[in-house]
Amino acid sequence: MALSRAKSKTVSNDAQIATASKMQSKRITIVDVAKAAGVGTMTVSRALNHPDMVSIDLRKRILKVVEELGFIPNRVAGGLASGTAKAISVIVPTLNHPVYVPFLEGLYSLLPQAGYQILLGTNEYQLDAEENLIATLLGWQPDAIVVAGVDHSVRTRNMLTQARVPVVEIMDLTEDPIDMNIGFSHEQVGVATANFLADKGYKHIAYAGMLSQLDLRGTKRMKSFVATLKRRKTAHYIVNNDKPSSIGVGKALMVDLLEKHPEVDAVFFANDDLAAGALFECQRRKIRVPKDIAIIGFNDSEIASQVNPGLTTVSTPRFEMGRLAADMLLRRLRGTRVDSARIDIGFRIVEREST
Amino acid sequence: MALSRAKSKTVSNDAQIATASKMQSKRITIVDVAKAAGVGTMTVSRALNHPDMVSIDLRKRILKVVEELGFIPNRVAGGLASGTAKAISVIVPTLNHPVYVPFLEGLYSLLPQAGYQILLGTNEYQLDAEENLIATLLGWQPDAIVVAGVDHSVRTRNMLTQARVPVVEIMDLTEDPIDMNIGFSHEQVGVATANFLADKGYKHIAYAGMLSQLDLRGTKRMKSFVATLKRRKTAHYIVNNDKPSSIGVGKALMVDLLEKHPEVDAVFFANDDLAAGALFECQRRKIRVPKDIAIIGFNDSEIASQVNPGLTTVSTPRFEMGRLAADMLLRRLRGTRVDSARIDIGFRIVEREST
DNA sequence: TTTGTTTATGATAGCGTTATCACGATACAA
DNA sequence: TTGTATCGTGATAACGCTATCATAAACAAA
Repeated sequence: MALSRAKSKTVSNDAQIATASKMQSKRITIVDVAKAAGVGTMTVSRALNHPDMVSIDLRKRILKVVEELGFIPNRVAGGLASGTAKAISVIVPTLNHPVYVPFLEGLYSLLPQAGYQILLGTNEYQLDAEENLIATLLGWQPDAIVVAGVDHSVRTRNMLTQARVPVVEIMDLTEDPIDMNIGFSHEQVGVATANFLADKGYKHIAYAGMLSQLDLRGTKRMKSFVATLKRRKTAHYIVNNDKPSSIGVGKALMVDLLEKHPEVDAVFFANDDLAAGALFECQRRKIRVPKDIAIIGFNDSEIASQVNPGLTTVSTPRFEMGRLAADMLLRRLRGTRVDSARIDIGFRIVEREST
Repeated sequence: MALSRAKSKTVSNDAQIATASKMQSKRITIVDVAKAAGVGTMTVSRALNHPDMVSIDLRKRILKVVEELGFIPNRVAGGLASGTAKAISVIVPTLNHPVYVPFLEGLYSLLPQAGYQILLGTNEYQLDAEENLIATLLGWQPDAIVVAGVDHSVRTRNMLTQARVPVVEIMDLTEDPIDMNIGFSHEQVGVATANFLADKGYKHIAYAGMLSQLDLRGTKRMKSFVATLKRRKTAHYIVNNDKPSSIGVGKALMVDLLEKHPEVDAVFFANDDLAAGALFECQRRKIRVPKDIAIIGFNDSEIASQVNPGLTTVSTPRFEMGRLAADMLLRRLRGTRVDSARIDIGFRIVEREST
């Protein structure tokens, strides 16, 4: 660094157009392009970013030089100068859970082609880690922020508010969004699934999943699920396992449940992987699903539709959530006023053979 | 933008320390912190980035002010000034395939805590899209680049070489890496699986997956798989489906295979999702696995170990690949010479009940 | 004591872009 | 014809930070 600076000072004063290609150590900048094309840097910048502001023939000449020199604009410098880095920060709990991937795909389906780089961070379910993460991500001066969940620490909320950029909270719904909010009500899911199972005549109904901070939204579902069953005076149970969700943990939950509450006749799992693991365990034990035990999952992941019997589950539009979030942001960033700041994207119980 | 600049020119000449907190519209910069702490900007910068270069009490005072003002350093400006943005560009084919997620987790397990932001891009299997993607990603002046696969267009390869930053190619092995290379030989996988099945006595062996550009590495496995069977004079078949890999596609492949080649007695699938889908289809049709048909998958995803019967598969250390890539890069970026530029991380056939 | 050596801090000059303003050239209206 | 608007282009000054060098202070050695 020191070297290159000193060098550029003493060696290349001006009229060093030809030299640029020889001394490969120096990065090609907009100045090199401008010199080679015999124009000012602003014209190059315009040719690249606002093509219609430059006359056609000049534009062509510049683009040719850009191509020849292999010039790649430095976005970091551009970001500093323009005050917009063309980046969007995204925070999800983890990549280790299949739920967030379709959501990210939704974002990736629109944002990059609109010129925005996604800066992805995972908080691994630690709300305190989220603060540092957000600080880091804000340091990149993003044009917008997308964050999974609506429950944040006070500091996090403050940072997000003071960042003065559009914020979208997704995956959950709140009365009091920071800015924009796209999701569905996990409380309503709990009510709906409880009623669904109770209406079918099941009498001993369990919730199985991870509780506590590790699955804030699952816990919300569990609470309203249990509350609804209580109201309907139906026997209810809870089994919990705080390991990262997986098919294997689903199996463990089922083993646990059968041991503690052999009378159970229906289970609502926190997600489809858990439900599938439980189903596989039932198959191993020759427990018939749904005759002996009914199983309902959550998310409508692919696995739910493919196992035998197919898993009844709650369909949640994750890809669409991502896409919608991206779409809202892009409109907002283009200056269009976005009408609805809070969108309930809903959910749907998909009934298959497991209930 | 125009506004804020004009304002800062006319309104705040100097000695405006108190004003900063009042006019909330202005972002807090290192200058504000320096003024408030009564030091120079360099000292603030040092207190934040090289704490041991600043005396203890001064450091404390500065950090207190930073905290009070809620100052978040602008990484874009810092990146421009220092020439290192503290970012690492990563290119994977897609997020839609479970293989790449553990690899990303491996990267995320080391890079962010070392202060590097991951810039993730997906090329959706289009090698021509990769060129633009790389150009975009290089524009961020990353400190390193990680790219899945070893087969690139000439232009891509040139850009990668000329970027003059460490490059790691992963997921595959090549004799001629751009820089560093971590992976395993897909050709060897094909040979090993073919021998494995033939040694077990299967006589009619198929490969099922997507071919062509869409699964370059799968195609490599297929080729050596078929070549090995040919050498051993074993009957072999290929079925192909170029839709994005999923459990459902596995089912379709199985349907297709049974129709075209009912005599088949063993199948090597391009990945475990496909294999699981095929297994489910067999269950539906009451075809016994492995008695009627043996199935072997690829990747050792969780689903392989959890279905009944458990799927024989090829274990590939994806998380480790990511972690190792991150580790190599970090060492290289710290200036340590990295000895081996090409690491064969190997694979392992995991035998379960499906063969 | 004087001199040399470290250590802590600050002033300054960029880093590579882009927003802004100014300017000359052309087109159009009066 | 003269004046006014429009268009295309370039000079310049930021953007917010950090590398570098200079300087002051503290310390060690002579």
